[in-house]
Amino acid sequence: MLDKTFDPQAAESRWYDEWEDSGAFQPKDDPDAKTFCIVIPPPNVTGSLHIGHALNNTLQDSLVRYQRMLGKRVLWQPGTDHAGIATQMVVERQLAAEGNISRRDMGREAFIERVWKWKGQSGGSILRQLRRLGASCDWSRERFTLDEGLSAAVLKVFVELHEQGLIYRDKRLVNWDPHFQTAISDLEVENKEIDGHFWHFAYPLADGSTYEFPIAHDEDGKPTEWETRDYILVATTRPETMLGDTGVAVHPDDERYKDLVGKKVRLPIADVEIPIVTDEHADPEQGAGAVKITPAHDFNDFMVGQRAGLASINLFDPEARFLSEATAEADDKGLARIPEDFRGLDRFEARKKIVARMDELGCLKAVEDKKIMQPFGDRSGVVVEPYLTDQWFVDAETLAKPAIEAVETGKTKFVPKNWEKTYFEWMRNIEPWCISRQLWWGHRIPAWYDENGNIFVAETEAAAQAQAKEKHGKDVALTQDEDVLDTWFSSALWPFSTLGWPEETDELKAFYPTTVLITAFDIIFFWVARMMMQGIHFMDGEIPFHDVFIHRLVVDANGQKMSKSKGNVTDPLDIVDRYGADALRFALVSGAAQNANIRVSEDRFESARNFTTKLWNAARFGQMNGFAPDPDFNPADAKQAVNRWIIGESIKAGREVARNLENYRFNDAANTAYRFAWNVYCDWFLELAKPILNGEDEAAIAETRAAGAWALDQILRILHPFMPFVTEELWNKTAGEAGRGTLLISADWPDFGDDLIDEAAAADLNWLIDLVTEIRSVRAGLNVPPAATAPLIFVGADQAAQDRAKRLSEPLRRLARVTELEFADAAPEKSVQAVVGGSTFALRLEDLVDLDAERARLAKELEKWDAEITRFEKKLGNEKFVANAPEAVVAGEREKLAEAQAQKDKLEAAQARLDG
RNA sequence: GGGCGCGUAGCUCAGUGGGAGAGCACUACGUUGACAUCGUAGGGGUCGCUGGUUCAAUCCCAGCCGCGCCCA
Repeated sequence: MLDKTFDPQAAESRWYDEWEDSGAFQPKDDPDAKTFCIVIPPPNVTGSLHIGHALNNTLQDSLVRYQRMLGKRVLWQPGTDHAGIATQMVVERQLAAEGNISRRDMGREAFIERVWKWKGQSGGSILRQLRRLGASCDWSRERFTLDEGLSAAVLKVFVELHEQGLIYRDKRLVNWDPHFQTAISDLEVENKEIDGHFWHFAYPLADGSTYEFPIAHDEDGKPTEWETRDYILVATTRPETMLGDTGVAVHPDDERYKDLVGKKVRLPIADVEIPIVTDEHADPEQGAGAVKITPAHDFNDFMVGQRAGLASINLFDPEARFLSEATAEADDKGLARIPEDFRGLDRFEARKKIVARMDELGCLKAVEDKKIMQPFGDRSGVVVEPYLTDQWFVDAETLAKPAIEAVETGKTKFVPKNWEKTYFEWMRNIEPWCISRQLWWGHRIPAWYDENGNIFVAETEAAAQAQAKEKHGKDVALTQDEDVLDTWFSSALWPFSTLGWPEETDELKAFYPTTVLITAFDIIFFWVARMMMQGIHFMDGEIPFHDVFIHRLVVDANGQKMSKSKGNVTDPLDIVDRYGADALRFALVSGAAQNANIRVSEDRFESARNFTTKLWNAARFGQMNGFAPDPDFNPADAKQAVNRWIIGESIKAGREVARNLENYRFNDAANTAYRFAWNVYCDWFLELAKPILNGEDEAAIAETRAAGAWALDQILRILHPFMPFVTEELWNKTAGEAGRGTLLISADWPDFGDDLIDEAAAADLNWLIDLVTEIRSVRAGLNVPPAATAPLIFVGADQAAQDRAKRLSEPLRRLARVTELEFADAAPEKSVQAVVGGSTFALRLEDLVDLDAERARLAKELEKWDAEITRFEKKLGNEKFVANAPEAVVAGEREKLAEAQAQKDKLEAAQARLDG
């Protein structure tokens, strides 16, 4: 006998191990079976499971389990990425905490060894946590982006792209993280609005000349007042960069400065002359319309500088301090502009001193408060600095073209489709991708330099040496590039590198292109776009996945994004501990509507947990009543209407769940299964089965036991993708003597023909359900004591109705608390009447009836139907409607009107009868 | 500023060119019952606002208002 409630704790680890030991997580060994493949979005090796992972992986697991039950050869490929910055950060912090030497003192090799040691001990704990969710990944194939095979793939890709001219080295402005002292990509920069200032500086004209500048305007915008100026006013949010200015730009159409273009201003403090140029970038509306140009420290200015031929002068060292000495990287021009007492100052300190000095010089004209967008490193949290350095770049624009086309032509589909726009928007405006990082943890760039700075790119040092020898005619000393690649560079290869590429493995042939990628929208740029580019490029134009399903975020009960600082984080493992993994999964999946964030709250987890209990108790009831799977039971041979009905309903529910899953409508799939299990099987079937089970018809009892068990089996199957543990537990505990022969995880998805759907039985049962519901409603409306019973009289029922009533008399009597069924031409005295489907029935409740309450009830009913009738009549009275609407619609309305009319007539008759 | 999305019951969300739905919450009643982690019944909505298209609009179109996210 089943316990009173399900104990998730005990069941979860037991079944997870059984599943894994059974080999169910691995693709089945059947080369003829259709394949289904998902690669996991690899979590950071440093990561720990948060609710977003829980959602993402539950969705994947639900699909994977469903597809497995369909009999496909299913691979869910798991693994982690090495998370360059994050991992290095973790280990450096550890070193610091232990009071150990820094990584630089330690040296590259020793440091990397240390990181590997950390990875071995505590890396990838997130994958262990995924198991607690029930994730049925093929762990035997677990991969890590720094694995040998994946690293070989990275080298090959780098070298080939370089040969094709799609990877190149260039000196460009990059986003520089002064904390980690590395370049980062645009996507790793978080722009935040902060309170800043707008400083207005006067740069004096170099030749000492003056001009008239308008300071007041009339309604038409014509100047009415002027002042004489011997300077040009520029405004900046970053005063410390002024020493690097190499020009001042005004808009080409700006009349105010027309005569100044081509002249020079004297840059205060630095005391150098810089030209006044024109550029569209200058906004006449902003400040006084002139803008200082610092090509080495601002992305817009860099482009202006290129257009106007202005020099780029770097002021900072890698820690974002003013230069204090000449370096190989920064030329001396920057240093020369920095006064002695400013050298070596941190950028924020430098800002204060520059402003103060400008004030002393009389060049600070105004300071405004201003909201400004400031870039922060998403890992370090420090202000990111645009910085001019030599880096490696991918020509993303070229690689993006076929990746855009693949989505345009529908080879790869986004679900929901709207995300295509986001993808296109980014891909069509893509910038060169900076892939080098000044870190140690990662794939070291396979480029070597000779002492003249010639570059040799090759998969191995030996090959690079050979290239060098060919060039120089002799062996020369080479040094390898110190930098590593962006982690996303290797993640971009994930869909094929994990399958063994560049080897031509069986897995690659079988599973590439993968079926679907499931991820959150914030990762479309980072990862989806890059996988598309690399996959198509290296897999002979073949896309990495057919579908991309984008799910929304998990947010708290108030719709707020979860964050540690807000303290509104839900820990998925805490939920698993308290409610069970199935409840967590079900709450997430059933809330995963497309285009809506998934709100989670204690209520939802509770309600999902209650559902597992309900399911459990339904099975328990079955067990107590002798339900057991019967190998000889043929659903087609069922005789009882109730059984024929529940068999048909099971099949319909299974099909609907499947259809929803195929369309990534996870919430609809889960809720369909929920409603079938609870509101159909438990609420009606089991209730309807009770009179049969308590009766004396042995054949009917045996059939109902078998059919009830059969339908429960279908419920377990269709719920398994969402709630694997409780369904597996029940599958095994309800196995009966015959046993199951297979775990539920490996069982078949329900697949039955239409011949098992008996519409006549469905009509019977729907009639019964309507009737019972109406009787209950009438009784409740009249405050009839629940325990009271009464005879039910069918008024003026035809033969078919009488037959049906007799056929279903047992369940009707039990569910509606009816003592006996009678047939009559008119409702008897002291009875309550109601109309269902155009037929009148009466309950002879004798003195239990409050006649006034009954009058009120009937009047209210009538009112409702009158309103309906008015609406239909109005519609049908509209000639244009009758003329223009499709015939079927008009006929439908006529039918509805007739039904409503019949209902009303019967109710009026009932009313008349009541008043005698 | 550009893009995307949302606005339907107290809350969270489905939904469809032709009779407004679910879950939760709420109210009343209920322990013969597998289940009180439950059952039965009930109340509750001018489908954001304003126009347009249409015989017919919550749904399609335009504008507006409000909210959220992404990008600049």
